[in-house]
Amino acid sequence: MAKKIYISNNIRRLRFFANEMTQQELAEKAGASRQTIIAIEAGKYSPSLELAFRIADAFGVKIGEVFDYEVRGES
Amino acid sequence: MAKKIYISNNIRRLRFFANEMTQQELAEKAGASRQTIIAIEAGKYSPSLELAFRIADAFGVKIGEVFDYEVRGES
DNA sequence: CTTAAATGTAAAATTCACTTGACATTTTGT
DNA sequence: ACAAAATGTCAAGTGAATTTTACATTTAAG
Repeated sequence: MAKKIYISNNIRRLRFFANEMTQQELAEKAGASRQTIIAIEAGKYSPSLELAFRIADAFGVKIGEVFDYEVRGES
Repeated sequence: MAKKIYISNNIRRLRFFANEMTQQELAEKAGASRQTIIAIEAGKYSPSLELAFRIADAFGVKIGEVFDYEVRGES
């Protein structure tokens, strides 16, 4: 049984607490395009592990503080 | 300046401590193919964030206990 | 030694993260 | 109201992660 996972993120919140860091700024700090940040923040898709680490690094927090996951459906 | 990241993992160790869990078993628990596990464990590429979470979940640990990252080169 | 299980490697195909570019909408400041 | 900045959306293209299949090598057990 596939054990599907749902990933959510706190990017909006973290940007807010980081002195309202702009998506553009975050994109530059994390080394990604602005569109990528928008899509991830909006939950359209989840990033690669590498980009996830770079985003966490941009905020100076651990990866678990940026992304949460939830397991639904079980064996 | 690009801020490159290097990702490493503890999958071998975790499999060992998890009663020598087989790559096949881990693949099934994490919902991935055996080859994917082999490639990730060997560091050939890093997984998606989703698979990273599923692997951590298979071991019952946090994602940071499976994958480490290191920042090299800086501004 | 022989067999089976576990691990590794390689190639082709598919999916999806990510980029670039361009334009639309919303928000903020003056 | 106007301009500028921030945010959002769409589409096409590239590249990397993942799968499938198939075979080779190593390890463990009888």
